[in-house]
Amino acid sequence: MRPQEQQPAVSADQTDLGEAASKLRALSGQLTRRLRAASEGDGVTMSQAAVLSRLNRQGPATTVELARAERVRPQSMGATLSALEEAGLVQRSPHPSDRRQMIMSLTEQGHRKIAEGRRIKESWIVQALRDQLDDRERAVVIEAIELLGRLTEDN
Amino acid sequence: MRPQEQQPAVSADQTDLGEAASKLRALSGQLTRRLRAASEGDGVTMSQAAVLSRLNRQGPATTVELARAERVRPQSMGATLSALEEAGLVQRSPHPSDRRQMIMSLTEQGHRKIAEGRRIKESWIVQALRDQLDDRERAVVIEAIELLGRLTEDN
DNA sequence: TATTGTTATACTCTATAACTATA
DNA sequence: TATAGTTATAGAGTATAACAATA
Repeated sequence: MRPQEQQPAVSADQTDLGEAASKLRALSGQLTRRLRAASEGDGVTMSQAAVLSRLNRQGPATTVELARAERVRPQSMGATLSALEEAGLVQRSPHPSDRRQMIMSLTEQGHRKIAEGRRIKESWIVQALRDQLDDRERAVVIEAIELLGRLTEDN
Repeated sequence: MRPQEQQPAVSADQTDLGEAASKLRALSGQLTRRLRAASEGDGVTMSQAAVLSRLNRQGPATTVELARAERVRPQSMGATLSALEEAGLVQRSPHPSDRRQMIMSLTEQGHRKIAEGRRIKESWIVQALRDQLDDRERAVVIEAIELLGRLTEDN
């Protein structure tokens, strides 16, 4: 916890951007490991959770659509979906007009898993955000998550 | 690009924190894939780059020290270090007083790889930060990277 | 021909378990 | 006994290549 610092954080010239990118890469690896460790034991991996969450947000979708949205190859998404199907969390139904395609959707159990995950997961980061940041810092982090999310969605 | 919004971003109550954590997890996966894709072809993986960067910042260190710092098991760090050694980017020297330990340090080639990486890598994220965010948003993201870095280092 | 999806194969990252050498 | 490191093995995530079915 720190005293409130109301000055503008940093001047964002080119050097800072390279520096920021470098730190972001390191941060990305650290976060991945910490979050994975925090959410292990709930039976779904992070990739699987991302797909469940997306199906929940956006409704049923095909393998190729999900692969594009998550920016992985259809083969990789196929593997993730197979695991989810085997776990009974998603189901595939035939596409009404195109027999090549399969529509993936959440099962009842999949919906329950998402609700459960909302409650249990990410406890490490929630506590860290609450206990180690002051109000202003928390607002900065929350907004940055939105902004970075926008950058990874666009292109 | 957006008009400047000077209002405080969000009030950070418990619900927001869970929401933020959930988004952060999704973001983490997306960033990992994007950054890996952006830096592939330079011959070092993200884990290897993290170790090179740390050795460059903090100087020579043992396997166990590096494992603790990066929050991986010594076995995992050992594998990363073996790959880096085989690539000629780090070297191991005996610890002066404890013959169990090995001191890892950057080779000349390792230093060059880091300098090269600074120039080439992360171009996607640098461009995105520069082109898709305004000054205030950039400052928010840069500060949040620092804050989140602090959270993953502590604990 | 192009698209959707699958199967086969391989590499990276990480983990656990069991071991050796040294302290 | 405890610590530093290695070897063996396994699972998740991802990729490329080759293929079948369908459009």
